[in-house]
Amino acid sequence: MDNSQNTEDKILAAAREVFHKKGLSGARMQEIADLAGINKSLLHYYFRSKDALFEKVFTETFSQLANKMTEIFLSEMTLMSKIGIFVNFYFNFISGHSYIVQFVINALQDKPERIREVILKQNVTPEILLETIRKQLKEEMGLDIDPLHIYVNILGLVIFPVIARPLIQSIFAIPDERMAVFYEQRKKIVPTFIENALKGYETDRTMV
Amino acid sequence: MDNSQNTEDKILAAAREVFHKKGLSGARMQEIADLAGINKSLLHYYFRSKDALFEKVFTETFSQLANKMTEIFLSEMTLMSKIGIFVNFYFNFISGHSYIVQFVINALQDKPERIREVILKQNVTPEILLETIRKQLKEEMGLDIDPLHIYVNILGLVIFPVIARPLIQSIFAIPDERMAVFYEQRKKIVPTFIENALKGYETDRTMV
DNA sequence: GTCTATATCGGGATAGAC
DNA sequence: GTCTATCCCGATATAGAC
Repeated sequence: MDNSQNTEDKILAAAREVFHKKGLSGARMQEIADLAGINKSLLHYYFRSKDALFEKVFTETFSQLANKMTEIFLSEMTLMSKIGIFVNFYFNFISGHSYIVQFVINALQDKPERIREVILKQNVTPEILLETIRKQLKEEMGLDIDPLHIYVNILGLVIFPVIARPLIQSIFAIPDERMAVFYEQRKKIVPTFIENALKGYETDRTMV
Repeated sequence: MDNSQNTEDKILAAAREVFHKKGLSGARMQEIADLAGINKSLLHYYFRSKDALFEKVFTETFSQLANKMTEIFLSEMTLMSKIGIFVNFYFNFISGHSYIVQFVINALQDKPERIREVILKQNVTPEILLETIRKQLKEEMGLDIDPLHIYVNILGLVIFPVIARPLIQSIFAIPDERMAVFYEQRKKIVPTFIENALKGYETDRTMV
């Protein structure tokens, strides 16, 4: 840990790492203190309790993730460009932060109320996001489709392979090197898959 | 808890429920004992330790899930029929067991070796599964596509919306009733989405 | 602000009576 | 096989010196 940082930041950096990997109940205050290179009791001096520290980390992480997920879709581009950039960006981002999506999902599974406090003071505007996608589906591709389903499809195609990595890798006995290739391939495959699917609606119109 | 069951089964049923929801570190032996309606020390009498009990539950659950995932794809049907049935079946199954996929993913994230012991003595045959899908893609749709990507796509479109339910529901402020509708819709939307995507490859052939 | 020492408690595990 | 009582450690949290 860098000594130039102040103690509070060192604690937060360490707490992030440990909580992201092990969750609330799996994390140990001692481990966080060791990783931060400080004394255990300082954790309480700065953040009062384990729970308080966890909520701090969760809020931070969720905001970061939510912003990353929306900013691309709110920019000025065609929908297909957005999808291409999002998928690409996301696989890159995730490879350096492989635990954080699952961390957020688990934290919310454990206690859904956590999101309430965060969502309000956030520049996450879900309605605008969906409305933007709906408009682009209509104007650029002539499709009247529920944008939520499309958005969830995109997320599923990107996020699932990342959080299920150990599952996929063990079941199909894929070595690390081939797994890296697999993710690299998905940067092209996923946008193509989505584009094909959406184009399919244009010819065959039997949709919700 | 039903008193007609023997103690071992009562414990296993309770352990399943608690571990599925809270994971290894989040679960309490006392909670399992209470739910089973028996004394805490009996847990150790029957299963020696918390870890041993957890591994037992994990093995059981993983096998069940793996079998459910493969049996449909190894049956005798067209690929598109399989996909339709799989998606339908899966959303139904999951609604009654909403925690188990995430339980498995978390357990493997936490300790990937867990799978080794299980996978061997299993009638899960991943190579055969992929080979079957590859053959059907080729013969029924004329596609030379890596079947792993397609399989992962299917799983992602089905599993992600289920495990990310609290995330999706809170972000987009979706009430429970509308969420039930959302899953109901996906039974049709997902197979259509996949079919469209695959058909897209037939005309535009620029694939890995 | 940072440390050492300690309080306190919860939870996994075991001993032993019945 | 099932229970009560208890051990014992690990982990959160606090007191208090520096």
